[in-house]
Amino acid sequence: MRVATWNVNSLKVRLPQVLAWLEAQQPDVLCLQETKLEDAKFPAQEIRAAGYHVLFSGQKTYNGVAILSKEPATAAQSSIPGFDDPQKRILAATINGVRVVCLYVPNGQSVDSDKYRYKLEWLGQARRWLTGELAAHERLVVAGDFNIAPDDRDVHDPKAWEGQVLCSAPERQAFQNFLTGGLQDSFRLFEQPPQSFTWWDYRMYAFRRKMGLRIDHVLLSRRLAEHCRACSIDIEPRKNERPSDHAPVTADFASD
DNA sequence: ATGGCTATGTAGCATAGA
Repeated sequence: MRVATWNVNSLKVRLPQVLAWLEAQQPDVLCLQETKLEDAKFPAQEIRAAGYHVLFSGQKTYNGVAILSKEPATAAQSSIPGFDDPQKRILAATINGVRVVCLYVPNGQSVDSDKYRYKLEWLGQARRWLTGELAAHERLVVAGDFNIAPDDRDVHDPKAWEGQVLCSAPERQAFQNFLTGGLQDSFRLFEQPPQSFTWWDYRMYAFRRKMGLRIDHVLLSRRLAEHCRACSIDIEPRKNERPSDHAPVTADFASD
């Protein structure tokens, strides 16, 4: 089973690129973030025509998540129980016996902002919820834009980013809490090229200068990590005209 | 170099992303 995640930064703009990528890569599941579309405007027909089932939870202008899958999805859930959050950042469903959680973690803006405090609160709520999901589902994937670079290997210039949002110690601790809670970072199960990133700023030719961060992740429960065959970042879509600033990440594992 | 670029909502800029 191949499960991918991609922050598309507007599905309206990126739909042709998403359809082309699905056609070329044929993932079993694709988790999308930052669709930026109300549900009434979600391009479900176009995605179904491409051979995928689709679930979505969106809002006007900001946020919005979706799960595309070759097989039908059941037991869909679009919020963290017990956490009243008007922002559409969560979608979970069961596909082929695998519980798939699509996350769009708040950006946090800067470490001294209210948005940063919201980010840490959100991460704590997600961790509490996922602890229960792990107990209920031996086969669990948590894929999405975490907006956290887990350590200095995931940062083009660790000195410049030290203590900044996406790299601060409390955020990295929150990421580690997911791992100690029973999830594994599929990307780090394998030898990877240095300077592997999933996001590059649109400005200052950051992509061509390889000035990026690895902030999009596919985490696996122990059962799935044991059967994981590969995890890779596809930087090709970042070379497109009008690209998303994020690249897709795909994990491949045996799900039985 | 505290800028740079992209997208949305909405009609000239404000907000947000990371």
